[in-house]
Amino acid sequence: MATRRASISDLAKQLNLSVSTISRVLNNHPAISDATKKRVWELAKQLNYQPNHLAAALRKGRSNTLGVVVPHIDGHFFALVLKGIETIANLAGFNVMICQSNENETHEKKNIATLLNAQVDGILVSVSLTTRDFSHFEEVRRRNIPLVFFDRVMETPDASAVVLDDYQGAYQAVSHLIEQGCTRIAHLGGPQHVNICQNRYRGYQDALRAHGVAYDEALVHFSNLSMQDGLDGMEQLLQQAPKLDAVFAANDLSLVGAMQVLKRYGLRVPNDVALAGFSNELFSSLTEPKLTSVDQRCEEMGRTAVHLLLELMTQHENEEKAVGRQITLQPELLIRGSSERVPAA
Amino acid sequence: MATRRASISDLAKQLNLSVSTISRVLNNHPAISDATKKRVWELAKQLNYQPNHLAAALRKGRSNTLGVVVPHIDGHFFALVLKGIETIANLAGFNVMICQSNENETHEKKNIATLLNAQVDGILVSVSLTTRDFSHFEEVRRRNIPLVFFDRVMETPDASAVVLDDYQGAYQAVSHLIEQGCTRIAHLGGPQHVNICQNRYRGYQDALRAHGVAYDEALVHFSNLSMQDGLDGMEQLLQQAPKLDAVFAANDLSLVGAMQVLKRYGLRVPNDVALAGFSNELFSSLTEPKLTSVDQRCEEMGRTAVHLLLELMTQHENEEKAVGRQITLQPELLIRGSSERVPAA
DNA sequence: ATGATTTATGCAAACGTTTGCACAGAAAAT
DNA sequence: ATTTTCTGTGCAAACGTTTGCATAAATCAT
Repeated sequence: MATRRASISDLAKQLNLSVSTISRVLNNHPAISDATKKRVWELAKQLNYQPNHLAAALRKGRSNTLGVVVPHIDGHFFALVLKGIETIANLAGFNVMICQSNENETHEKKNIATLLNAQVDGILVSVSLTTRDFSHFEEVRRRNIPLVFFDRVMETPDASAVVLDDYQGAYQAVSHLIEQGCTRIAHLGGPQHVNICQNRYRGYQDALRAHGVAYDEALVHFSNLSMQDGLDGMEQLLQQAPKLDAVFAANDLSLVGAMQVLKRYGLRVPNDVALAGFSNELFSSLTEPKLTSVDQRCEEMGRTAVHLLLELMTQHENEEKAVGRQITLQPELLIRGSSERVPAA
Repeated sequence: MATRRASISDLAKQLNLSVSTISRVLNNHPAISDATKKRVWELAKQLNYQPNHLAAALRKGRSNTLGVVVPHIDGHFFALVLKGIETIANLAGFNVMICQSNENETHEKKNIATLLNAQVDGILVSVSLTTRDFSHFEEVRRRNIPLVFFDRVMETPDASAVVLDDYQGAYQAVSHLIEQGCTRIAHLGGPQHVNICQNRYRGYQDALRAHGVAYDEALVHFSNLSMQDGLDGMEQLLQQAPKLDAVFAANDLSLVGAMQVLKRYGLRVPNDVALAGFSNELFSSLTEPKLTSVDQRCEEMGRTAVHLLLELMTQHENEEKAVGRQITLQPELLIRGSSERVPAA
């Protein structure tokens, strides 16, 4: 019953050929006569031959597998990035192995070790928030395994990475609010030691400045951007600056909280207060009204990251010295009900 | 520079031992003297020896990898299941390879082929909605690779699977609505050729009957459960049965749509119309009020599926004939604002 | 002291490929 | 007719492990 799978040497025996010839046929090696090619393929089909990837991998020193480390697999953003990664990787004939760090440095180190052990041919990483020591990535470099960071990157000039232009996203969102006639625009910002949050804050400031709108400290509130933070933050902003006419939040989740507070105060969205957020979550188009938000091009980020990785891998094959390359994706502002004011008739 | 990784035979040479001895040390084989054990481990550490999984896999015929096929990787449900799968698999020393079928039969067949090629030791599958032909799973069985279905299963007595008790979930939700004093309970149902939707519908019916509440066809509306479907369905239900006092939806997404319609009609949730949904999406607790919903135990489903798979795998090792085993998870009703009526003071 | 058992190690084959090199025969060039 | 160049194929080593069997040394029982 437990009949072993057909191997290359089974084919060889049955056809009175050498294993090397069979191997060459299966790999489309040029120097093989059409006659034998046909014979081999036919028998292969007949015996339902399936190549043993492991053996090939061992011999060639490449596993045809890509490794990915993400902080977590759930949540809209990473799920979509992973989808992009998977799609392109498979298209290029690679399998994908996914690990979660759970935002934990130790876990992340383990993940990297796992992937190295599995002999992946390349690695994609989005760094955990708690990671302070980056020695595990050094080990990857030492082993000469191509690596690409995405979204959450290790800041080194020689590392390759693909990130989103958070600054531009914020700039556009705030500019849009100004174009809607808003002048007292509040900001729900994230922790400023986090790169992306800082960039969004800067984008906010510069957009104001560029349009000659005064910056007012009373209009800014920083937090960790949970929904509760949005609720609390909005309350506080309304105390500090009752006349605000718009809110730009560094994420959509906190904005949902903020919107609930506004409704409770009887303020109408978007006509009294216009709203724009960041990250275009799934729920962002389920609220009433739908939230204007900066889309992070998640899937494209995944696709781009794989493309870059594949590029590094071929460079690496050709022994070219791979210099770090950074790609910055331009976000897309999705204008929806929460900010679109119908011009007064 | 490109210094090859230390192999088992490097260790052997440097210590004047045979490769077999080294191998045995590294695998904690009992019959090795403590002295040599120590010597080997020390050098291993010093040379930063990393075992070559591929070689071991080839020799042992097992890859230490589990394969998963899901309809898609984004979306709350599968993301959480995957998290559960990953967690337990890693704990048990297995890597996980994830494939998406994109709800496409052809793609699913390719996924299975990929996983078989990668020589995974076991497979977890949630079947695509469009799959009609199940021959690819036959191939898995023929190859003697343990397989466990989860959530979306192939209906065969000898297949192992872990599913949610949708019937019970619906029954509980509707019973809860009745306990809140509702008697005209509408149902937004899904396509009845889909197993789970049918079970939810049955649970709805039986809960009514069990509590002596009359079933009324005018209170039932079937669709594909998109948000738009929820909007349209609710409109229609309000026409057909203006006096309804509750809605049980087969998913949360459609319920969000329904709630928006209710608000538009000036009906108050939960006091005029109480709401309960299914699947406990991320956004379900972001609405105003929060949605009562049946939680699907996503992570636990993933964990259970892996446990079952591992069980099958050891049985398989011991040549025991593995008979299909089905596990049914009990859902959990999460009662929130959309259905909890404050008792009239 | 002899044989029986245990303990620790080595030998060598096997897993299923890939690939540099060699080589026979045929075709082409001299 | 001899040499050169192709064309198609085979040989055998290599990738890094694991593992059944053999064996030498040490321990034990008699």
